[in-house]
Amino acid sequence: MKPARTRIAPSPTGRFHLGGARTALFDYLLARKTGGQFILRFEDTDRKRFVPGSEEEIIRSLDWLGITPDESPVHGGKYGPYRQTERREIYQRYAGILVEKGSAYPCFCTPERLDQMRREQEARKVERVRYDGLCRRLDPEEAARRVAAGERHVIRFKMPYEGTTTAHDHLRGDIVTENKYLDDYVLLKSDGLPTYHLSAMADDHDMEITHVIRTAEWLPTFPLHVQIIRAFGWEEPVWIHPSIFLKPSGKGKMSKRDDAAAIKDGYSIFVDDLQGLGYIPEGVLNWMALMGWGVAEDDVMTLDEMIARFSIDNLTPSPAGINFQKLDHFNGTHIRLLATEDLARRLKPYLTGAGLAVDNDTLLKVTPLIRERLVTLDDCIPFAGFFFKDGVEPSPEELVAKGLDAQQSADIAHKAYDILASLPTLSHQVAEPPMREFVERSGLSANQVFGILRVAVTGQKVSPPLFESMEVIGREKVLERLQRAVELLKKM
RNA sequence: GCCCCCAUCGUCUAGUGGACCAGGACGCAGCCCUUUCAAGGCUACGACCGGGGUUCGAAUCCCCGUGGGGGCACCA
Repeated sequence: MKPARTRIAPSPTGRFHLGGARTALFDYLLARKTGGQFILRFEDTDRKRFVPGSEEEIIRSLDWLGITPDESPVHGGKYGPYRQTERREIYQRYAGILVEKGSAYPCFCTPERLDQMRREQEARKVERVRYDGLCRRLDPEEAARRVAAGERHVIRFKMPYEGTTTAHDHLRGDIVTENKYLDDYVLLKSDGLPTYHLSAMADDHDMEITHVIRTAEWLPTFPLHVQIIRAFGWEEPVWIHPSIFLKPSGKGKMSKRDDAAAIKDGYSIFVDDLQGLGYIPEGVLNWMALMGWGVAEDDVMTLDEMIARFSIDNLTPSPAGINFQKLDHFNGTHIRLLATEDLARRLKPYLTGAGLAVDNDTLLKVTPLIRERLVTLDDCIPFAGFFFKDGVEPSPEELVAKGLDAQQSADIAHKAYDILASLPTLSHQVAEPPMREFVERSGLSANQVFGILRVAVTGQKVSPPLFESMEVIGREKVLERLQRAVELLKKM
């Protein structure tokens, strides 16, 4: 396959969400797969909706995911500028060409007139509300004069009133639309900036984009876009329209309200939130890729594996409901795949962020103990926080073993103390055998005995394996904590 | 209302006319392992939206319903 040039063309009007990220992923995979380029271009022609900071958020999110663009406003490239407001003259020139060719025309109708026109059509219950063609019927020379005189106007595309347009989507085949259901869409606004219809087609052409991957919300104007390209006489890219993401129930588009609910549960549809929630790029990427990309088996993949296996032929056209439980699964899976040093390095900020004093030696020893218990990175706080505290405060109630009372539990703790105190070190190889013997002799269950020790030493009922944990904590502290537990139990 | 798209287990999906009494993954349930919690292993449950065609044969092709989604801006 020839090197593909793909692009993601977000508008900086809000936060960067999963849908945009998945499109970016597919773009990235196709570009890498074919040895081409992945481009980021900002479609910022809607100045009214511009949100400061959103460009930065998009770039930050792509970086974090590890799918950094080859060309963009910040990374540069030979096809720039990559921000549409900086390409204003280009669109005006292209709009002029279309007018000259007779495929577009200036329109002087005011918003008020258009509004009134629509209301009348609605009242008449016309099949399709569309521009009535008032300015389309203007004499071109008169129109040109009015434009030259500086009269406020837009440029509209001259859509044929009859016939059909056939557009081809790689996933869906030919899509045939009757032109009468289309409209004389505005290409250039009265502020001189283009609408998406003009700017995206022009830029994709100028930037030599070979494959346009965009979501299915563009399908209704797909025939328009194809017509614009044909009016210019340009070559069409390969069009790929995956479906949008649905909310977890599979019913309805993912919305801000759903996101508010998701955040409460520790999830978010915004990529920039995911790191803070403990997700790793590998997990997020793997999860996103599988929504809209059909993989028969062996669905755990790193980015490199995805590149190796990716094909636009395996993309699916049906809508996908997002499933955060599956995100958790892939996140945990990829955490377990990480090398110890790598995982430790990623864990550290969460621990220090929780106010814990982390030293690297201890962290390196702790990491293998908690690795398969982590779903998200921030899970390390409840699982391993006690390793980095001077003392623990076990609740007396939790120190009491099931089926025993406080005095019996104190007795067990005391005997355990004596055994451990007699040992030269508390490496788990040294400490575990005598404790097992003790369990045998006591007639109690390992569960009961080790349960008391666990709470005494870690301060919690759930922890990494007991003897490995004691080894990391160290003989001195372990004995100290056991003694303290005996005291607490005796006071009950 | 009109137009467009989609349709396999609850969810993500494999399946491109016979290899399918439909495979995998998540979740769920049970069992094994086990000092807690996990991880891991095994097993179970679980779907071709409905109706017509085409064909010797249809999850796969066509039509009609139904359901779901998207779009109808000087937004993208």
